[in-house]
Amino acid sequence: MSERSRPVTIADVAALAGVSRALVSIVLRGVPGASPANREKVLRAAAELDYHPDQRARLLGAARSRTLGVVHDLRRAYQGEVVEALYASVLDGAAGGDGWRLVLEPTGSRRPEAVALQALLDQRCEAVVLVGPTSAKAQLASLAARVPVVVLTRAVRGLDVDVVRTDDEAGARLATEHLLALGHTRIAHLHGGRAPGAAERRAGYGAALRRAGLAPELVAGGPTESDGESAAPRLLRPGGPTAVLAFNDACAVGLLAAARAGGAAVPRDLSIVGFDDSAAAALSAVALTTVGQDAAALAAHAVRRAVARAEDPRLPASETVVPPHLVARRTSAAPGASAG
Amino acid sequence: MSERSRPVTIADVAALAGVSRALVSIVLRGVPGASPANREKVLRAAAELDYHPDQRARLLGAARSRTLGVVHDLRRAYQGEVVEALYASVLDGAAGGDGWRLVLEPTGSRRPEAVALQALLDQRCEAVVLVGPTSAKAQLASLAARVPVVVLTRAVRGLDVDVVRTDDEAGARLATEHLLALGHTRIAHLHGGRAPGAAERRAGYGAALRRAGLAPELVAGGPTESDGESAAPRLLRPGGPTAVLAFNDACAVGLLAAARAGGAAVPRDLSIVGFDDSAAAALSAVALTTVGQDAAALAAHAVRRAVARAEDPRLPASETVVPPHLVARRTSAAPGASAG
DNA sequence: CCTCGGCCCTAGACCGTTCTAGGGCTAGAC
DNA sequence: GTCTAGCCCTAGAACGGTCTAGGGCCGAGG
Repeated sequence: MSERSRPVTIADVAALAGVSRALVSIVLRGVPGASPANREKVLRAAAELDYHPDQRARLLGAARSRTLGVVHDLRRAYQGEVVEALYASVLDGAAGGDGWRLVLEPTGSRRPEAVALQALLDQRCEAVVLVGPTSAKAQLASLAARVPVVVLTRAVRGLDVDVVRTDDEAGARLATEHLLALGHTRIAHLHGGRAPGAAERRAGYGAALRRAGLAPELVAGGPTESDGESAAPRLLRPGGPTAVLAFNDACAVGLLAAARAGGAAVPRDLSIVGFDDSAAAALSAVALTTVGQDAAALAAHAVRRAVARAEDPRLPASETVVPPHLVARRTSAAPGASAG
Repeated sequence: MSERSRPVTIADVAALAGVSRALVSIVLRGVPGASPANREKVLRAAAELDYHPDQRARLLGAARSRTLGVVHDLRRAYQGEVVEALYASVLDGAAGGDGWRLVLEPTGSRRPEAVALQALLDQRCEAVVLVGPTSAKAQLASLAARVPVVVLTRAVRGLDVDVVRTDDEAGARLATEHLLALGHTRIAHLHGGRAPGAAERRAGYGAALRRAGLAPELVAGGPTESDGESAAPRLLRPGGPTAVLAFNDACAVGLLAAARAGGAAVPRDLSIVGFDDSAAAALSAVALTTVGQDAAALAAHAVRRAVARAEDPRLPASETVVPPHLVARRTSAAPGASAG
């Protein structure tokens, strides 16, 4: 490979354009203070040299970094979707995120959240967005004392931290009403125990059933596929429910697999509704009716809050709740019917 | 929220420890040149102030950044796994990546690869790792002229670019031999057309069948679920194949859904094998037999090559091929048998 | 006793930007 | 004709680190 040449600096551009470095900076940042003639000369010189400012120096010199730190878990595909939506929010500036950079610090099996958070602080982010954080409250609190924090898709109470999350209660109500509308009268909820959001989903399910004058049937499940699988015998009994709202998609998929393995037809013998609209739910071999979170809205609100509190740190923390929507696929139908 | 205080700088630590800034730098970087007594004093002062060096300044001042840029697609869950493995490689230093940082620049629907690449260059990375890049050859070539490039999970020929990829041919051979060992004699390949890796997989399939003295049956498929679904009628005909090797998991899942919808039992009437061992394949409701890529090995080789070529740019580019492995689940069995 | 080499340590340059303070010029107001 | 306001532009400091060059000190060798 040929010797790679020294990167072009602002001084090179200034020399070629015959102006000072400061003026180049003014022109390239697009701020007022340069004559049209010089603006033209600088832009031409920058283009000719293929100049791209060194981000390290730019951020060091600037008073503000306009950088949003993002922490997400590489193992959770849905968080990838949310992060993608964060980029979209910053790019189109709809949430006031115009001109802001995003810096990703992922977590994973070998990289705990604390490491990612410190890495963000070391980059002097002006605010951080945590997607589904798992840190203890005390850690979040100490982070919040240093930088504005927005927590996404997790309810956190009693901390000086912004929260943007899906309305789990409304989602569970929506799903339950969908099953009621299909004509089900025996609807069970395979609930998530103490998992985040589980209490809200139980409440939404209960409220919908109460309003319909029906008795709730709660069955202990959990957030994983095997939770769904192991609950199958308790649901697939004669005279059992004709429809189940599972805590989440993974749990629903586990139940679905166990039902099929046990010879039950879905949705004819049992309608199953999940929660999250994960990638798994959309697979043609699964086609799970589920409750979808609005990743774009979540991301837009997160960016809006993060930017707002970076601009004005005295702003109080707030909680934003985003309504979810039902995604009807092929695991729900009228009782006894074979198609949804 | 209370006023956030000015971040601690190296000068604060130096003042508290009663030494120069340079000595603090020496101690905290762990290089020789400080007496044990001063070392102790500096460490104590840094701990007391909770000092963490500003990465922007550190990278700007240092001669080398020891930073590896990573580009990946947020929408592809498997790439997340690979990136996680990259972090593991850098953390345990097994691949010579000790002391190297990783910087993520994701791509997505609103963020094309070119943007991510430029962002990495702007941070003056010493080398970049591209996970499944989609850029045109010319773009990769111009990138490779500026910085050492390692391409992961894609075959790229004729460029000064390192390639680390799974041995697709061996994987397809492995899968085909698995079906042969189960007793199948009519094995079709739902191939991927011109998709990356498709040619190699066809070759491996063909080689295994030839060695067994059987005739190959190639059916046109593709990389998506709907490719698999639409191919179903051509495969589920009377006297058709008893087993199918699909181009990838998505294609296999599509075929699986269509087969079930058409009343065929998998694996009794048709064994299906995928490729990639994606998250979808592992779902209990899918349980797809498939060919798994070794993300840890891919990542380790990528880091090793990236670091090596960053250290010595004259090193020629090379291609590393990592052997895959078969993951037997429940979509493959002997012809006519109902369990794998 | 003087010199030399090695170890510690520091002053100050440097990295590539942004930003502040101020200078020169022109035009309009008085 | 001066004063002033405003626009352009630049020199140089600043950001917070790293790195280079060199100074002080101490012990060993001549």
